[in-house]
Amino acid sequence: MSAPRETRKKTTRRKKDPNAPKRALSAYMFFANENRDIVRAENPGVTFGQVGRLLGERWKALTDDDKVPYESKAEADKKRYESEKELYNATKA
DNA sequence: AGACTGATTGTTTAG
DNA sequence: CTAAACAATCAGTCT
Repeated sequence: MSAPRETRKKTTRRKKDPNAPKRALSAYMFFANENRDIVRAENPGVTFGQVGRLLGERWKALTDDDKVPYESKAEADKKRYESEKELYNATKA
């Protein structure tokens, strides 16, 4: 319990940080970037409900080795965030 | 020192 | 434009 992950409702969460160092993306975001055109290409007509869900299933359908390229991207993006964060703590003060 | 949460990230599609 | 499924995240906060 203490985690009703019903997919956080209400997107566009407000920012609590002064300059809001927009965190980093997640492996899924990179994976989705590649699948969005792939999945949708193989499933012409599939709506958000279908592709969106199918995407997640396939996402894990891959193995850590397959999501490696996405993970690498994720960590790369993390570094990106690192920069903002750096400026964040520097600017905030 | 360790544990927790919340906030956020991006995609898809539809009215 | 926004919302919700889908997944990861991980940074800052708190006692």
